[in-house]
Amino acid sequence: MAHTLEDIAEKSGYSRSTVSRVINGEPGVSKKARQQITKIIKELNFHPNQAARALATGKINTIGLLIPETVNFIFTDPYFQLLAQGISKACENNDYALLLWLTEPEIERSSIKKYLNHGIVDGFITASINFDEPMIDTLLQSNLPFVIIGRHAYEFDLNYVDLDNLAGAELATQHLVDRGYKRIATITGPQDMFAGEERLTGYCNVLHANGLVIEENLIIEGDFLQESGYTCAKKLLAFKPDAIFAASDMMAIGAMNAIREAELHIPEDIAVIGFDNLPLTAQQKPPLTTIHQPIHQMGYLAVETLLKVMDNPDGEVFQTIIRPSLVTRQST
Amino acid sequence: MAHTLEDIAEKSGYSRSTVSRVINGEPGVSKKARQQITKIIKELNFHPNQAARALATGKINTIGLLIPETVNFIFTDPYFQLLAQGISKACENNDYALLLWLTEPEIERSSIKKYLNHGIVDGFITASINFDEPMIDTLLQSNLPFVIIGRHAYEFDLNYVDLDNLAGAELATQHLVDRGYKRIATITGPQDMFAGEERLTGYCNVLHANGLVIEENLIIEGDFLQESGYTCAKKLLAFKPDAIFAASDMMAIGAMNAIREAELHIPEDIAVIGFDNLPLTAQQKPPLTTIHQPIHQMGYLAVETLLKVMDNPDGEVFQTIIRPSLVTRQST
DNA sequence: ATGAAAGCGCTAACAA
DNA sequence: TTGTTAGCGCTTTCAT
Repeated sequence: MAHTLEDIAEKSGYSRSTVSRVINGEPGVSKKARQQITKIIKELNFHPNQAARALATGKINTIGLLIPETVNFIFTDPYFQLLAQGISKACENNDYALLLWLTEPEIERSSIKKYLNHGIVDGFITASINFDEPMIDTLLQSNLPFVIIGRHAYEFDLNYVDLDNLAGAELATQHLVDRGYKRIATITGPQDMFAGEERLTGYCNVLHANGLVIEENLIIEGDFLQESGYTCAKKLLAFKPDAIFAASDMMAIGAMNAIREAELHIPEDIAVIGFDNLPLTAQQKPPLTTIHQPIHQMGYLAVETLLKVMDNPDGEVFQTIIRPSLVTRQST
Repeated sequence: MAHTLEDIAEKSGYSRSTVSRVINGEPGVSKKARQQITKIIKELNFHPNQAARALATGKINTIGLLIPETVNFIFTDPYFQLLAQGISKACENNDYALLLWLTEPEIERSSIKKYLNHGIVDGFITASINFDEPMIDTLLQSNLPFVIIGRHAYEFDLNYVDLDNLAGAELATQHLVDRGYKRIATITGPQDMFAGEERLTGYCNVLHANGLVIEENLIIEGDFLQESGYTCAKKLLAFKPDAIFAASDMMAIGAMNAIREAELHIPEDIAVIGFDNLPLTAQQKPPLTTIHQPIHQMGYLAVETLLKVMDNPDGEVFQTIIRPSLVTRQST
């Protein structure tokens, strides 16, 4: 077995308590004691047993990351990895461990419940796309603090970190308007998702504000994935748009494929703008103009928010909405 | 706070030990006691405190997943998610929690070391692409049992789960030969990676066995990513291959883009075969023939292997090599 | 500034 | 079949 506090105490000639104080950086320890003990800890490469610590303090220093794996999404979109990176980094910096929960949608509730009540995390973050209300109820019942990445339509007072999708969509559409495009089409996200809805609203707002007609034919609903961008764009082409705002980069990439297949040129014949600023966008031909969503940062922020929530048992609610920005590239 | 064993003991009129036995499904408890206690546990939705349990048993029922995030790779390839899914599923089925460690390559050692010695996992799985030997030494020094997904060139007696890359490449190349292609090119993986090396060897083996010339011009080294498939294919086209074996699906997809850009048809002008059988392959136009690597299953297997290792302290080494299979689609 | 001792919630001998 | 008891390795009062 590994060393224990007792070992360190013995070797240093001090008591367990003093060693504990040193490890936790508590005051009330003589400089000499601190030095000696620190030295021995280093030498023996000692690390306190987390289980014992957790038992004594009631805190386990671990947060959970709950991802209902809606298969297609997770598999095709780099979104999750960026998020995971940000979250992981934040955990590392705050000395928290990160527990990964990938749950299948079907058995969602039971499986989650089990974990939630096991007391193996101090709180959790969830990045789900298609919550239903019972699902949120389940989460609330756990009595664990949690933070949601990406809002939903529900009007609960939940902790969340989210992007300003409305502003992003407006940015994108306004950019197209400013460039002089007149027949601006959009491939939307699913209209039962908050982000999908808001991005469409932003598009409409801007057309309206600029006195452009909102033409039904130029609005078509996708599902955020590449394939749907391709098929939607094929349909749109019949109505001769001069620009397409795709509500996700993956759909924009799909749309670009369709446009190229139709032997049209980007942006001369049709401009394309995406949303998310995935690393892939820069590699497109031509590189894709898009709206920057700082996914990594949102992950990081979610952890920091959760930590705040955890030492704020007075029930304060933390909601952060991040502003996106425009990344101009050669597709517009 | 949540309930404790003691609470259940009190309410049921039995002792802590008996309740503990019931919870752990141990024998030697009367039917009546078991029923009563089970009922109360359900009613109170009691779950034993994991920290206490871990402290008492010395086992924490958690395994770590160590992923050195070589940024480009992780971000572009669905490989990791498939793997994570398989691993997560296996953990769930075996009542283990899964700790996620994404470590930056640079700070690899120190960061890992900290985690490794914290005693917060019973063992870990690592899916790294570019290990160096010092890295492996670090892992070994932790004294934690671990399983590697994907072998490396080192001749250690390590536990691993890997694909038979050689057989896969042979399958792919032979398929092209069987279809009558004569000028078969290959876009290889990085030659400093074991998988990259083996997949090239398999290609050469088959050409050789079929009396075909191995032409330098038809072999070009990529890095498994889509972009490199594209650029490599562009170069290859000058040498008029009638088929291309790409050592990864992502490269195959890149190659297909290059071929289409050259206004050539797949497979009439050039056939393409990939490797991995990512979900994406089926959606290509035309759908991509490829070698099936059961990534999900490998993840699952890795966990099972790790569990075996963990209750086999006699140092038995477990090495599993999985056979790939051919998935024929319209690109060949 | 330091130490003694109790206790966190559980498991696992050992007794009964 | 059941209960008693002694830890697991740490934190945290409370003395000193």
